[in-house]
Amino acid sequence: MRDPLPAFPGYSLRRAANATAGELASRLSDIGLKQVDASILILVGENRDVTASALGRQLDIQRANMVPLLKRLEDEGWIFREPLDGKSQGLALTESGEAKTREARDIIEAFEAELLERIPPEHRDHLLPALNALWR
Amino acid sequence: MRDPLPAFPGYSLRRAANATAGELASRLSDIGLKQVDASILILVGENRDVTASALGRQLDIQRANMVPLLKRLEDEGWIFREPLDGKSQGLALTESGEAKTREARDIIEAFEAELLERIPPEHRDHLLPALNALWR
DNA sequence: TATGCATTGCTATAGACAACAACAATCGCT
DNA sequence: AGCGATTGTTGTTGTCTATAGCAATGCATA
Repeated sequence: MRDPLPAFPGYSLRRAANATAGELASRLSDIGLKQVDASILILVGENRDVTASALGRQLDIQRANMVPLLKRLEDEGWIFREPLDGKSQGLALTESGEAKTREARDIIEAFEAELLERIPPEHRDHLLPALNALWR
Repeated sequence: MRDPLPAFPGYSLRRAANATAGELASRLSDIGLKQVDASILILVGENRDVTASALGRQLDIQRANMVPLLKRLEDEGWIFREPLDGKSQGLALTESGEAKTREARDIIEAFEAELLERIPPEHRDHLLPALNALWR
């Protein structure tokens, strides 16, 4: 079939993102995580007492939609909340959450390394800066 | 906030794809199209009498989910179906569909050009080959 | 030519996700 | 003390995708 679409960077971007996201999702599901879960765990691990709102801003997830996500991570015993004042609550990893986060990091880092290996060496180092120019 | 995530190509890939897809979606909505619609119109335009199944395979959309998509394009008067045999039906653009497709192409091509311009020149030409190495 | 398997188009359903509006409580600034 | 902004939350909606199933047809081959 004639298909001019892959010549469009925007289209290839979407397809590549879908394909790789699918792969990563499959690997993370082995340890019971979705990609969002892993992102949240990593951010909470690096930023003790971050608030749900701040997390949402960083990840471009609306406040309202953070609720079920955090509830699940809390129910699993990976994060807990501690009141910062009468209104805000800080998030932090439990011990089991820290272990889970390390697992997730291992999976992700292995995956990222594989991704880069698929790219011909002459293009490899340009991907990240090019991508970051598109959204940051 | 400390955020190690943008250092992961896979994460940046997803974020860049979301950001750019959102922008393109907004522009395409000006002419009443979603991105899938535009993809389908372009493919049908390049491949007269392509079947719904073949389209789905090319775009990674399941047969069942093509139905409402194509129904809408047909209801809008942009595509029509002609029986190829007793079972398969070929898709083709109407005249108004061809006009709509040209509009979509103009928007997409302008958008893609802008995307590339955002990327520092030394990285620009590496994006497409790097992306295509990830999913094709 | 007849049989069996694959394919096509479609219906119906369920789950995941994101957007949106609204609300009470609280914070922080003036 | 008052007021606008922020936080966490509920509830709802629409969109998208996966899945299973079905009747009809095509295709290959025995």
